Amino acid sequence: MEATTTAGSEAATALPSQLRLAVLRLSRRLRQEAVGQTTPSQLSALTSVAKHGELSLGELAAIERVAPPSMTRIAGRLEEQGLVARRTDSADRRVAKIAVTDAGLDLLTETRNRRDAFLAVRMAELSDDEREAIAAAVPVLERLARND
Amino acid sequence: MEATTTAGSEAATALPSQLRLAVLRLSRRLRQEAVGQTTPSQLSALTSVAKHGELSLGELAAIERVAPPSMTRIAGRLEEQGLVARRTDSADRRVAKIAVTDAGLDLLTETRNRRDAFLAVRMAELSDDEREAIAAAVPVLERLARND
DNA sequence: GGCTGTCGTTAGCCCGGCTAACCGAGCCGC
DNA sequence: GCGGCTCGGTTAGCCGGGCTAACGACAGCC
Repeated sequence: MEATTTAGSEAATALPSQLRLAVLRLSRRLRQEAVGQTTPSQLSALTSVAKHGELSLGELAAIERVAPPSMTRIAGRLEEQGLVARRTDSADRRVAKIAVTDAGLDLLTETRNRRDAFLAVRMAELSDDEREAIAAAVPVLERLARND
Repeated sequence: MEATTTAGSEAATALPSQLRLAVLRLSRRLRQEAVGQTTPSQLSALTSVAKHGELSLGELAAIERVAPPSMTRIAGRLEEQGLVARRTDSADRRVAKIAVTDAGLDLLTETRNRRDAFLAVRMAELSDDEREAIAAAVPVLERLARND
């Protein structure tokens, strides 16, 4: 209703709504494609650890944008599956650091393929223009997801 | 890392992964912005009912891509909040139809603004190009989320 | 050595997916 | 019209994943 935004007035107001719904739906759809017992949240955390190297639980919780207890549980499940190894920091024995294991790396690469299969198939059905639209949007989506 | 995201073949293989992670993160980020007691799933269902008009629970479950029991619960919560009204179909007394109430419509428009505020603010910070990238990608995202 | 702050965990709540099993209404067919 | 199949919806129960509140262990600073 209020068109005080910059460029496209009406489009600019509707766009957030559309984007939110689209992201939510696709996220739910992706969740349904789950394979194995490693859940999306776990995989996301695992990916972050692989990307950043050894991390404390607090750092990981911050990166994943979840509360500490949530990360405690997620990390616990990852450890149960042998995907990460945890050790207590030698300097500060309060902090627990976790790192990806070889098994974790394996699962990461393997799962990346399997898990993206659904999406890859779908995206193969898209036109070049559509695929480019996605490619162009991904960095922006990531920027929107970041807190700052 | 590299910005070689044009229409290359390598980009096509990495893209699904990137998209999946981006969507997941943004989805989680959006969830954190929740206001009030109406949850994302509830809001999504409510939106669908508003869009399609009176729907049976089964139809709504199909649209929202959730199992019937999940929709039963979601619809129940919506009804508790007075956002939808349910009635048993006169022709087939097995089916339960639900429609948006005035209060539901109110909340929908009001919440749309409030809930998208976070996203709207963020998107206002984007460049025109980035905003256009999102606008172009939204329909594709929706298509990806669809089952067929 | 004791206070205070911080990291992580535990306990406990809620939402939202799911499957399995059940109920009730419709729709047969005989 | 009565058995039996089908189908929509619900109930029961499980699990993951968010959260807050409260607590224990450690660090650090007087």
